[in-house]
Parts: sequence; C-alpha cells; structure tokens
Amino acid sequence: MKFATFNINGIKARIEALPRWLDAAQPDVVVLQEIKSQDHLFPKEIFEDRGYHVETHGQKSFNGVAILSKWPLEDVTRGLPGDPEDEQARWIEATVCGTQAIRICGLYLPNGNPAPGPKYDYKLAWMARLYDRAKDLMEAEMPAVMAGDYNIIPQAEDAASPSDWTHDALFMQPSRDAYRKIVNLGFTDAIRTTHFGGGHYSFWDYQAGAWNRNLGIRIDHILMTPSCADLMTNCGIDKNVRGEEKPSDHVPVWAEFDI
DNA sequence: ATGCCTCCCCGAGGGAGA
Repeated sequence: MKFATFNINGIKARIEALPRWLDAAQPDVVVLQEIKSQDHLFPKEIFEDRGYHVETHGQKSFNGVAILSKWPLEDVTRGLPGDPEDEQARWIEATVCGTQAIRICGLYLPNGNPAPGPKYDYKLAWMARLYDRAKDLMEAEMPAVMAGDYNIIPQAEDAASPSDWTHDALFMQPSRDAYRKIVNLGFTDAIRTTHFGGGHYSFWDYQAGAWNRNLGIRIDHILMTPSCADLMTNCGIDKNVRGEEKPSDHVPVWAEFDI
C-alpha cells in the first residue's frame, strides 16, 4: 500500500495539480490538508472517478482535512478529541481495510504564529490533545499512522536556514518539546529511517524565491507506531511537484507498507 | 520585514498562512 500526505493549500486552486500528481504517483491512500472547502462543496467525483473512496472534514475558507482511499474505509471519525468547543477542522481518521487493517490519521496542526499569543496557546493546547490521542493509538492493537502538516521543524537540519526560525512557532523550543514528547511515545518518523542529514524539505514559501533558492523546511511528517513501522518498505518526498505549474507550497510525502 | 506570494472570502481589500 502506497500512502501519502499532501497539504494542497485549497482544493479549488489545486483542481488540476492534485489529479496530475495522483495519476503520476498512484498512491492507494492519501491524507489531504488545507482543503479550504465545506464538505458538500468538495469535488468528490474527480477522485471517485479514479477509484478513491473520499471522506472529508471541512469548513468554509480555512483548514479542512480529507482522506482518499482505493480501499474501503471504516470507522471514520472527525475532529481531534479533547475539546468539544474546538470548531477548526484539523483531524480525521479511519481504518483502511486491506489485507491487514491499519488506522490512518490525517492532521493539520495549528501554525501558532504569532508567538507568544493566543494562536500559540491554541497550538500547544492542540498538541497536548494530540499527545493523548497518540498515546491511545500506541496502546491499541492495530498498526497506526499519524500523518500530515505538523507545522513543526523537528531539528535544525530540517530547515535550510534554521536561524530564520528561532522565534517562529514552527521551531520554538516549546513546540519542538511537545512534538518530541509525542514521538517519544514510540513513533517512527518515516522519512528519517532512510533520509539523513539536511536538504529534505516538504515546504517552500511562495515568497522571496524560496523554491529557487531551496530555502525549504521539513514540516510534513509520517509518524508510525512500531507495528506500522515494521510494515514500511520505502518512503520519499515528491519534491518535483513544487516546480510544476500552479503548485501548492507543500509537496507530498509518502511511505509504502507491506499490506 | 506587522511580509517579498498565494489562498480564501467574493467582486474590495483584509485575514491567514509559515
């Protein structure tokens, strides 16, 4: 099974680029972030015509996550547990029913800027709730993956110019500590099993020629429970997508599982 | 750089992103 995560920065703006990448990369399961669409306006047919089941958790204008899967999806849930008053659409999960069941969680973690401030407080509170969900997934029997736009630069080597990010919510110490605490429950970062050192980025800003100057950061991550990591056979970053016509500012990150 | 683009709302120009 080929699995991928992709922050598309608006389904309307990516109505050509997303199918183009799907047709080229042929993933079986994809979690999408920033669909920026309400559920009833999401163009499901484009993906159903390609053999995908489509589950969305959207809202108007902002955020929004989705799962595309060529295999049936069961037990779909929407919204990260822990705060019934949180109305931002940033979490969806489902069980992919293939030769072996695997729990797939798609997430769009809050950006948190400017920091400090209420948006940063929301980021850290959301990460505390993510920790609780991650702990439950780790203790469950089913292999599980939590993937998406974490809005976290885990290490200095994950930024082309780390000093630019010292006071940014993506790289500030409390952000990295909260992320590390989740990883330390026992998760494996897919990309770091095979890609070492610097230069492996998943986001390049639209501004100031960041792509042409390769001023990227790695903020889209695939975290796997141990039983899921045992099934991983290959992974990568589809960097070339950033240089194509009308791209998102993020690129797909993918992993293959022996399922 | 309280922002060099781009996206969304819609039909101007402001909020949000990272």
